[in-house]
Amino acid sequence: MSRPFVLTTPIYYVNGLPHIGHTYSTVVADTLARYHRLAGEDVYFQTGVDEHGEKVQAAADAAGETPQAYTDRISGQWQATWDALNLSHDRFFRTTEAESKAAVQVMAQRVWDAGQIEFREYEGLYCVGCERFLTDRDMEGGLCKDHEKAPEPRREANYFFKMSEHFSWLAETLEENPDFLQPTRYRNEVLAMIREGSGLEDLCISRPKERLSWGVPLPFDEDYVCYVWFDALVNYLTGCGWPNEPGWEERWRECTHLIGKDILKPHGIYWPTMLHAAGLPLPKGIRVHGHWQIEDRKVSKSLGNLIDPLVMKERYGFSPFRYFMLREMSFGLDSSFAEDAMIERTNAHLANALGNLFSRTLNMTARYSDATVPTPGPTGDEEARVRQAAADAATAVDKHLRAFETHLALEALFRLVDAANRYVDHREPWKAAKDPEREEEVRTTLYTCCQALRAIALLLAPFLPDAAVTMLERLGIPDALDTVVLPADGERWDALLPGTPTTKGDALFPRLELIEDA
RNA sequence: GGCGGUGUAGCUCAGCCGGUUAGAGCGACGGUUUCAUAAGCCGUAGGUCCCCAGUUCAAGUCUGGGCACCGCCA
Repeated sequence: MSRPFVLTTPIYYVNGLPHIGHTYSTVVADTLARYHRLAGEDVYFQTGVDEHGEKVQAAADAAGETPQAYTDRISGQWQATWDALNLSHDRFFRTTEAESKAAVQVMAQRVWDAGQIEFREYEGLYCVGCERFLTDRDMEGGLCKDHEKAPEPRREANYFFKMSEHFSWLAETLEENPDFLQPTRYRNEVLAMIREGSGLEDLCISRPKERLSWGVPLPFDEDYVCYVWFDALVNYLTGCGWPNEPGWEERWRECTHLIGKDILKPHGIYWPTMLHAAGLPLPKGIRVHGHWQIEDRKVSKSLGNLIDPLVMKERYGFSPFRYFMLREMSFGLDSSFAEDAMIERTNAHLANALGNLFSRTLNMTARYSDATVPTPGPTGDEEARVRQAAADAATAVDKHLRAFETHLALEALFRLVDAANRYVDHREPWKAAKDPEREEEVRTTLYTCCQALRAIALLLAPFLPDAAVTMLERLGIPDALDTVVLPADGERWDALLPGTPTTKGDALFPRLELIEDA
């Protein structure tokens, strides 16, 4: 049994459709999952949707649908989007599935049995229009921001998870396991939140059914449903097979959660303390990425500046968008998305550097070697340098991807592309080809270029799977990905055999021009 | 208001424990080549390392203060 690699994306809330933020999370996870598969690991990659709660119920009411019909429709669109983008998740998790609801109830029961849930009555300011209690943030001048009416004091009783009892344990755990929550900045942020208390208390985990029926009933009180995170977070555990499937714990201990910084608190605090209260082990770790700004403004629906991945795909193909996201964002930090920047960068890297290398190599192979991988003659220092560049790229891609640093991995990979371009220029096979006495030298040069392209295609496969497959097909080894083991095979020079037929084909990455909004 | 982060070439960013003339990619500019997607390759461009003060033989790199932006909390 090979080593398990388990990766989850956030469980996206279905009150809207995927935009660049969701797409980024899922694409990074997809890239990691693809890499680890190529490394021969036993990968389980899960994404999914969170379908319960007030907003879904409200949206369904507004649409004149039942919540189930509404979420079937919206969740279907999420699934269809990921399918259209060729993402390779092993499971699309829905919190309305029977398995999920059952698991949530087991979890709630466990925490209840452990004496970690308490029934409490409290008073708050309730807005009838919103059908919920308001926080300071929801009000302005004592009025509900949405309804511009004064909320009324109301008493309600709910179940609370005694989260604060676990804060010192959590702080210790984070201190002792610095790798659990990374990058460090976010670990520090969580520690700060716990340390100063800062309003973090016990967590309300229920809603009375009369007020919210769209949820999972609490097993110990049928008049209440689970609320928000206590329902949603369990998906990660359920996806690993908990509580009934044999082997769930092995998978769980290798599970990494990839999240955006907006949901740091639920994942960095709620979730570990819930698991601890339930007597369950922690997953392997949490990795936090930053946010995309759109032309330096914040992504928000009200600004109408969400980037729809399907629109990007339609305009430019998905590869440039995917490449830009993976290459531009330093993992953990915020980045800015702009269509013109995407075009500029992908033209430089994909069209000019890689696409052109591919094109010139296959063209010369067709012209000077009868469209087959040539038999090389003796090799020298220059060939050795290209081969070393491939080995270096394979090592670097492995190292950086295991740290989730897709931008550094791609940077390293493109150093190989650059090395190959320099190599061709220096060897000048188009000149050598005019001299019959240098025929062997031409064969050696083109052979080296073909091997380099094979290495590039293999290492590119996690990042741009479609392009990699096209490259391998044209290099005459369409099934290469089925047997490869990275990073070791990235530097193999004997897997693409002389005599293998190659195909020139159209531009791998056509140069792009900005398409203005209508 | 509290806590934290960020502020380095036009743009995006590297710069670990303080130490030779501050780096990379992209863009720009010049040169060169023709196998190739008007692509490639070579070279150049000189930015008060946000500001002020301090510690030190020596500070983007440490300390204090200030400014700007961002995040979390209130």
